[in-house]
Amino acid sequence: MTLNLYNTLTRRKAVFSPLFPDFVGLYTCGPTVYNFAHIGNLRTFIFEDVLKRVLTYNGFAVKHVMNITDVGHLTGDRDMGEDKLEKGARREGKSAWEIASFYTRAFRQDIAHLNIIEPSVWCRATETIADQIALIRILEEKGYTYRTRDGLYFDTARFKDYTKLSHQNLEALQEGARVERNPEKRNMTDFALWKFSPPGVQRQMEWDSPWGVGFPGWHIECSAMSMKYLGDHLDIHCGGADHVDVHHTNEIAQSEAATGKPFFNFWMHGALLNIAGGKKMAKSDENFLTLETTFLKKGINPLAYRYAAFQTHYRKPMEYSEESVAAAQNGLRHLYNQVRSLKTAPTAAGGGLPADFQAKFCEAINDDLNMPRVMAVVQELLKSSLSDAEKLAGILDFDRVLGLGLASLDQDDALPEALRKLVDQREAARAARNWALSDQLRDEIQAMGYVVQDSRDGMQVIKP
RNA sequence: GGCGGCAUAGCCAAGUGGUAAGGCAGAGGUCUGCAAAACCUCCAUUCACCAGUUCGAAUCUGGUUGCCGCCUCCA
Repeated sequence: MTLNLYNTLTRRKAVFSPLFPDFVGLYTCGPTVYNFAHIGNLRTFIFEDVLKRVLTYNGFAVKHVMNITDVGHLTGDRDMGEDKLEKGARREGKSAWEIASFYTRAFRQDIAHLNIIEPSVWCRATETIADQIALIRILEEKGYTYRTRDGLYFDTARFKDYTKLSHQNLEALQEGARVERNPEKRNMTDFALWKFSPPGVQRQMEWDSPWGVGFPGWHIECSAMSMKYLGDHLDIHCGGADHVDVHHTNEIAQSEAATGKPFFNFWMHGALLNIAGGKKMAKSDENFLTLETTFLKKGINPLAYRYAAFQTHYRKPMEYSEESVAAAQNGLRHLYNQVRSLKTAPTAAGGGLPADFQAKFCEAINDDLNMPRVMAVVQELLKSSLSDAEKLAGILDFDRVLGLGLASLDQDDALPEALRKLVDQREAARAARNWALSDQLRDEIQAMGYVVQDSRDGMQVIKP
């Protein structure tokens, strides 16, 4: 079975084969930690998690590197404006370093809530400054750089395939249509490799360099870190679709200029999340919804968001609304109930994997991670005439990719002591056909946040 | 202005030449002391619109309309 993935470089699906047999080097652009991640950001991380799980399911060993951008992103014009970390620090009255560490922790909690597997390597931009400087020196020696009053820039005119990822028509781009121009740049697409600290300003985050005190441009970190941990020529690089035209285009330019080798073979991009009304969610637009405000605070299982993300293919914009959350929440609860009853079925043990459904499942995941189709296969499996044992074996196997926590779905064995007592009392009341008492106990149990489900095989108490 | 993408039932959405997956919501039913859960059945003669190609089109071509993204930071 071959794995087909869509490659932004070629704009088509192609059979994926790694540079080394059975091993995949995966680099995914991580968060900029000056604020919480919003659920649009998290959609991309869910997509990347699915990719990693699918690679693993296909038998590849995956080395996954994710960066934490804790310096260097500017608020204004490309390479002009204010550093977001420093701005966030002023907003919250903390140091830039405190801001970075606080939001890094918050991000790791978010991905844990979404059952996203942590990368093999986390790396911080601020911990790899020396590597970034070394890479810039190579570019300087090879003559790709020039100096302006505010920094050291990469001359994109000297890199021949600059638009190979974005496929843009450079003549037609309109610099200054929306923002102020930087008159010292030779080409409008040129970007900063190193920015000088503004004269007379002591930044919280600044380093010495061969060109002067300052901080790295925001593209160089990904090149330096991916090469440091994965080598010069790598397999898959992922990120959000909004990175195609600028960030990833510049990464390719500077990396390939430095090494003379192709950078990554596959570039994959997750489409953005739109909030109802069709607008994208943007961190800089203060309109963002976080996992905390949208799910956790309302008592909604955050995995409902993971489930929701599976309803839309990763390359299509996803519509987000209260209604779609409710749909996902109901869908997930339904799935959990089905899996619970499979687990408690007397015939649940010892089932083999249903080969035909597994084949359909593989076909769907290996067709460019077609999760909507995977979810249809799941439903077909549950509705099929297979035995409970086979259904359970199948769905638990699929959950290696789904990551919806189906294996750890337990019934009432972990109930608090007080609850256990109520449940036993209610069982006794029902046996005595004392319906009034039984119903009253059911209300008390529900008040504790649990749901009682009577069935022929006995009562089940679950936490919804 | 340039480049790119999208338009499928009340909502979300798969499907890229062979006659519309799946989920949510909704309707009816089975089971049950009741409820919940589960299960069964039903729910687009039709894929934004108009032409064209084809034996055959949601799927290909041309045009129209609408929406979105990138060209500022952004997942």
